Amino acid sequence: MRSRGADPFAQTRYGVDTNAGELLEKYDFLETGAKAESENWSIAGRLMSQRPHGKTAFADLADRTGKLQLYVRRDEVGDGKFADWTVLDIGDIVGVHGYMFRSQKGELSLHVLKFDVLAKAMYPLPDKWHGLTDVEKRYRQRYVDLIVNPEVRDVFFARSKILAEMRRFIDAQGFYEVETPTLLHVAGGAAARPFVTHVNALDQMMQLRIATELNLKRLIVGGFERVYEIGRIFRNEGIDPVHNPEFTMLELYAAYWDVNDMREFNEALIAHLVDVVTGGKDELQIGEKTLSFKRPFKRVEYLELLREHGGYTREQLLDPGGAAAILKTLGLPESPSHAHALDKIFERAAEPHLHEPTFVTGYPVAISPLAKRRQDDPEITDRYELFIANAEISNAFTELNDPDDQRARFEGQITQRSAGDEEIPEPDWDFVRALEYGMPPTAGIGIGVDRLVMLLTNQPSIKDVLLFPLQRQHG
RNA sequence: GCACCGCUAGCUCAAUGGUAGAGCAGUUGACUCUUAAUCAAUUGGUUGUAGGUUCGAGUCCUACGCGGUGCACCA
Repeated sequence: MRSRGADPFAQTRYGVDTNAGELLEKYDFLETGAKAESENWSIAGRLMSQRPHGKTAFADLADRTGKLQLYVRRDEVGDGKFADWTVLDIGDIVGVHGYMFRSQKGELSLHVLKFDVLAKAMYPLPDKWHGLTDVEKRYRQRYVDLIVNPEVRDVFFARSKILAEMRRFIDAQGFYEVETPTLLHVAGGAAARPFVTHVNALDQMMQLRIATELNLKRLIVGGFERVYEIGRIFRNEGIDPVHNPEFTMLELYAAYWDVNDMREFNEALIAHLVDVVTGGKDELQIGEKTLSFKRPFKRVEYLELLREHGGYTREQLLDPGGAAAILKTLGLPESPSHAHALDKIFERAAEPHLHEPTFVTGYPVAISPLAKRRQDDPEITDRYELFIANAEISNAFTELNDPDDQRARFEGQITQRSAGDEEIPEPDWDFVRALEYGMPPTAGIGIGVDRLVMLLTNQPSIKDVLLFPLQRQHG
């Protein structure tokens, strides 16, 4: 094009007054062969295919709302402009102006009277029939994936809508959204290995957060009462279809609620999102199975679940030695801590059975260092996890607000940490001090947003709900 | 980190150890309602990288790189 004396990047704007989706809807009434010549429209998008036909040409234009067929005639745009049109490549960005009609084969199309080249594509697009299927290239060059695979784009549009709907639902109940630091001196609030970095200005090592929990509870102490953060969390661990080193978590805290209030809220939120995503249904298609989200969801006590699947008793499980013995019978490797052992046992024995949405309630204190004990059963906390399709979707509990108990549990963690469990964080003593100023009774919840989006969009891999999933650097 | 599988043209894929190919895209030409447009012609390659075996390697062997899947770890 430049060799013909034209600059394909000269245009700085294009006056678009509609889009493909709107036009298709608006002119659906046109009968085959009918024209709506009195109304002209301008739209812009990417050229997805060309079907030149001598002195006329058909083409497909794609914008964010869909695809519209274009029809260009030499006798209307002029010889020179028609020649310009025929040298356009698939992938070029064009703006077109014309009127709607329905072609003789019955497709609603735009009859182009004028057009402008807005940007040139230097690379050809992947095979129009097979598309881009190379998984690696799809992730590394997501922009190409998004151009060629509309269903991929739809997943991310859906993710955007799900996030917006979550915020709307939460905001409607008077919660404040906040942003707390990603760089922390001590990354706490969860069991995970942190990323470590260095801050030049302070000449200090810092860690990327592994949870937002402790800072959000500081805000509860500070009087926020209802607060949440939807933020990026970093855990320096494996990459697989359900794990990415950085992921998005919703954490939400409500003063004066207990775990039961939170369960109600959680159930309502999930049911609402399913309703929105499915357009009014209460079930989701997950792979080959259909999952019902009719309220109330199933509920089962943690200890009962493990007695049912495996026959393990409370005494065995709550005793570190007993839990270690169970691990052995399951053929699992020795765990560095009681907490770790319980997680492994649960994962192996119970998780495969948790297909329908199920609240598992009453987790042992040993694996719940930040949750409040039950008044009538101090070895068990008022905590639940929600499982859907064998995956943990949320984790919630009545927050521990007794600073002495919190200090004691942190001290216990120091022992576990020195015993070799690298995922146990260093205690955050300022958090204990915050509790000493008085934290109201509070319930909190964490929801893995990526996994929830996977569920709601029926995607089997976390990489398919992350626009730019982490990939190894190419050599 | 371990195991298995994959890597060939821009894309999707072929090729018993014996001259590296097809379709699409690209380029040139024909065509005034096509839609995977059609028809004719045509360009396109360090077969992931580096070694090795062999008269001869896309093919067999070794190492490495990247990806996928599974396992381990984690949510």
